[in-house]
Amino acid sequence: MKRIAESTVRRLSLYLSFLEGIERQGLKTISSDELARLGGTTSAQVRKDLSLFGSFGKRGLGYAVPELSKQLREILGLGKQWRVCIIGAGKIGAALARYRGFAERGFIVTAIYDIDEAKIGKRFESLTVRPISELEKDAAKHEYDIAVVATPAESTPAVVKQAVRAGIKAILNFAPVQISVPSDVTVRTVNMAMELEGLSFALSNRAD
Amino acid sequence: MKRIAESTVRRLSLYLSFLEGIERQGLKTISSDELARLGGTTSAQVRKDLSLFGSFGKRGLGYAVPELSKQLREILGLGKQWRVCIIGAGKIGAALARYRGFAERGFIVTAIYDIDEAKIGKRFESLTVRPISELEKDAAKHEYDIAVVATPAESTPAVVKQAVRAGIKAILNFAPVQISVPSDVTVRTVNMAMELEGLSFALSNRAD
DNA sequence: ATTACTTTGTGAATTACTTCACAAGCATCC
DNA sequence: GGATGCTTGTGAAGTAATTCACAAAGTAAT
Repeated sequence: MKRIAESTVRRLSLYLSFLEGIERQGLKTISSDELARLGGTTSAQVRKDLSLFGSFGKRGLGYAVPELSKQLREILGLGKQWRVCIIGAGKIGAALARYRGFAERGFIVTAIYDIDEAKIGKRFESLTVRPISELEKDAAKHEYDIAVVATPAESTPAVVKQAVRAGIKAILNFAPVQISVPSDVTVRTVNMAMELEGLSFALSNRAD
Repeated sequence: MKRIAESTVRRLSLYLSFLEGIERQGLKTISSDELARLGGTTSAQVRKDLSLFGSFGKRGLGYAVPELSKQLREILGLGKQWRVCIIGAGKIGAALARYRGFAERGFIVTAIYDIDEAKIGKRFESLTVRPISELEKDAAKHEYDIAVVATPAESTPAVVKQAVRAGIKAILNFAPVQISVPSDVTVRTVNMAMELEGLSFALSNRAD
């Protein structure tokens, strides 16, 4: 299958969230045009995005909501259960350990790690903070799919290296640094400073 | 000046963060090639990004680190102080109210709002939660530049409408929904579910 | 002052992404 | 069952973003 752009995947996520809302309202079908309006895009874009994976619509009618919803979940690999570990038990890590949204979407948080002696043994919900040195050994047993990295800038490169060595193929990065990984590992970075700077840029360059 | 792509702005942010690190290490100059390596891009990309705003380098030498750093801060509109209000005093809103990173970068958090009677009057750091109904009146006095929206999905559209009516031109959206605003308002959305789904997609479609 | 070497800045070429536009399919009505 | 109306799926066209490739400008060494 040919390469799918990240922007496409983001839109698929978005469509799915709309479909779930619409499904709850009990509507049975939806057109590419309505989906486009919800997502701030064009109907052609919606159809092209979906057509990369198959033809799910009926001409003249649109898309059956539960059907398309199911297909998108399938495409996005939801439905599978992914095993997640959190690395870094600071403020963000702790907040994530308490976050309900993971389990709701089939992401099972299995462990939380830190380097800091003082934090090891602390409990967050049902998880006890473990030393990062155990990561690789644990991974051999537990087969983590995703590492959520929430460490300070300095320790991040080393932590990422360990995660990669442990065979983890997807990283959600909250550390305020760029991370480098082999090409078979996927990274998504969430960086407050970068988002704020983007807004600052937009504000500074309005109307010229 | 011509339209700058969001991807370009993201890279500028990234370059700036590298330069700040390099400045601390005391290095005086850097080449587009080194910046590219740090940022996981190409030297041509770096040069093109910068050339959109001027010519900051010296042929044969590279870029003077403090100089380029200063220019990027200028381009990104840092240095100005931006006035920020947080809307939504739930978990995320509360965490953001305590977050030090805003002030460090010149973003002054001035107020936090909520609809919920029970939350109004609560204190986070130096801020007291105010009723959202006061937003517009406050904005007339305080001239907010940025609203950070951290509300549940249902209440978000109404809240965003109020923020727009209050004259706010930039929104950082943590609510798990798409928000629609007039074209002179800039929005950046941070959505955990969407990031996780992106990783799930990548994991599901490896090696084909 | 000439030569050798480095690295920028930028048009041109390429690649990626989006939008257009329309034939084909399906439902409904008369 | 033919005509009408609607909406998909998709090549082709159009934009946008990235990479190539090289002249121009600088440094350093002799």
